[in-house]
Amino acid sequence: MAGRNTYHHGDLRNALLRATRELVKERGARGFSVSEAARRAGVSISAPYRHFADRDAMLAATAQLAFTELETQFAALVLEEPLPECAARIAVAYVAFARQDPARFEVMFASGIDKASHPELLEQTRRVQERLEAALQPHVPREEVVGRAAELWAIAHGVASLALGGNLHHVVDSSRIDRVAASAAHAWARGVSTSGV
Amino acid sequence: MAGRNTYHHGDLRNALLRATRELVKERGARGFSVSEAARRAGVSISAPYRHFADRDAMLAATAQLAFTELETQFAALVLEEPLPECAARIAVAYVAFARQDPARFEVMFASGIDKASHPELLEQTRRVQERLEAALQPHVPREEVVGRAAELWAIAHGVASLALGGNLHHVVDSSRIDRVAASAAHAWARGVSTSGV
DNA sequence: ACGCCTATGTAAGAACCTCTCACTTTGAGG
DNA sequence: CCTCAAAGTGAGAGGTTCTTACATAGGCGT
Repeated sequence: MAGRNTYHHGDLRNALLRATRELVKERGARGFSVSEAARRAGVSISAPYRHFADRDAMLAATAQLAFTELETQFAALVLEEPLPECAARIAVAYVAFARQDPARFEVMFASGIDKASHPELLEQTRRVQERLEAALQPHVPREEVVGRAAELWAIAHGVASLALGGNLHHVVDSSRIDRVAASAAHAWARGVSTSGV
Repeated sequence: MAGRNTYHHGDLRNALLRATRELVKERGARGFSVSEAARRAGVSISAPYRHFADRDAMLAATAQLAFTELETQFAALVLEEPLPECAARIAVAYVAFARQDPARFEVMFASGIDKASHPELLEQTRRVQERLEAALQPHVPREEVVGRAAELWAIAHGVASLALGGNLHHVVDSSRIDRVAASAAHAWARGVSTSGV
C-alpha cells in the first residue's frame, strides 16, 4: 500500500488524508505541508494537486472527516436525564472528543481555513448546532432552542479551546478539565431551568 | 518615520509590531510574514531578526500587547451588581473585545504560537484568570472561585471563538452575538447561585 | 575632540515551501 | 485492440524563514 510498485498509486487521496492527519498530530496545523504529505505517501510533490485544489483543501477535507467523527460520538450519547445532567454529558463528550485527539480538533477549528470558502464545513457546523438543538428541544421552550443550543456549544467549545490552547494550565490540572466542563454546563442548565421562575 | 533617510531606523521594533498587527488584520495570522512586515517598515528582510528571535516571537510580542489591552478593558468594568448581571457584563465585554478587532483576538488565541515557549504569554493568561477570580470572589464560596472563574472564561471565550470562526453564522446573526454571551453567562450565574439549595 | 565598541542595519544564500505547466504512463471502455 | 482521460512526474517560478559575514554610525570613555 504505502510502498507501491505501480505507476499509479491506486488510493492516493485516502493515503494523503491519512498523512495529513499524522502530520498535524506530529507538528500542528502550521507544521503540515503538502510536500511532506506527498513524500509520506510516496508520490511526487505535484501529485496531491490532482486530488486537492490547494493546501487548504487538504485541511478542509481532513476537517470534514473529523466533523463526521464528532457526529458519530454525539450519536452514541443517551440523553434521557433532566437538563442539567444532559447538558453536562454533552459538554463532557465534546471536551473528551477534543482532548482525545487535539490535532483533529485543531484542524476543525484552529487551522486557519476559511469556513466560508468551504461550504461543506459550513454545512457540518450547522449539523452540530442541529444536534444540540435536538438534545435541548425536550427541555426548553420552542423559541429559545436555537439560542440555548448555541450557548451550550459555546460552553463546551470554550472549555475545549482554552484547555488545548494551554490557557488553563496554572489553573486546573488537565485531569480535571472534564469537571470544569461538567460543572459549567450543569450550572448553566440549572440557570436555564430556573428562568421561568 | 516610515520613510527614513538615516541608516538606522530608530524605532524599528515598534514599527514592526505595528506592521504585524496591520498585516494580521489584512490577511489573518497565517497570511502574516516577516518579509512583508520588514518591507512595510522599509528595512531589509533580515533586519527584524535583530529584534525578534523568529516569526513566532513577533506574533508573541504582538499577542502580549493585545493581552495588556484586554486587561485595560477589564479594568474599566464596574461590577457592583449581583452575580448574574456581573457575569453577563464580563462575558459581553470579552466578546466585544474579540469582535472589535478579530485580528487581535486571533493573534492571542489562534495564531498557532505555543504558549509554553513564551512564558510572558503564560503569565498573562494567568492574569486574565486572576482578574476573573477577583470579580467572582464576592459572590461564590472561597473554594469554588478558581474553578468558577475558569468556567466563566470558557463561556465568554467559547462564544467569541465560535463567532469569529464563523460557526454561528446560520444560527444567530452577528448583531445578536452579545445577547448569546449575556444570556449564557446569566443562566450560568443563576445556576451557580442556586447551587447551595 | 577623538576613536572605538556595539547596536542595528544590509546582502547573499541555503533550505524549505506552494502551485503551475508540459509531459508520460496506464487502465478501462468502446 | 486502440484510444482517451485520469493520475503521476519533473522542472521551475516565485514566495518564505533564518543564518552568516559584512557595513554603518551613535554614544561612550578618555
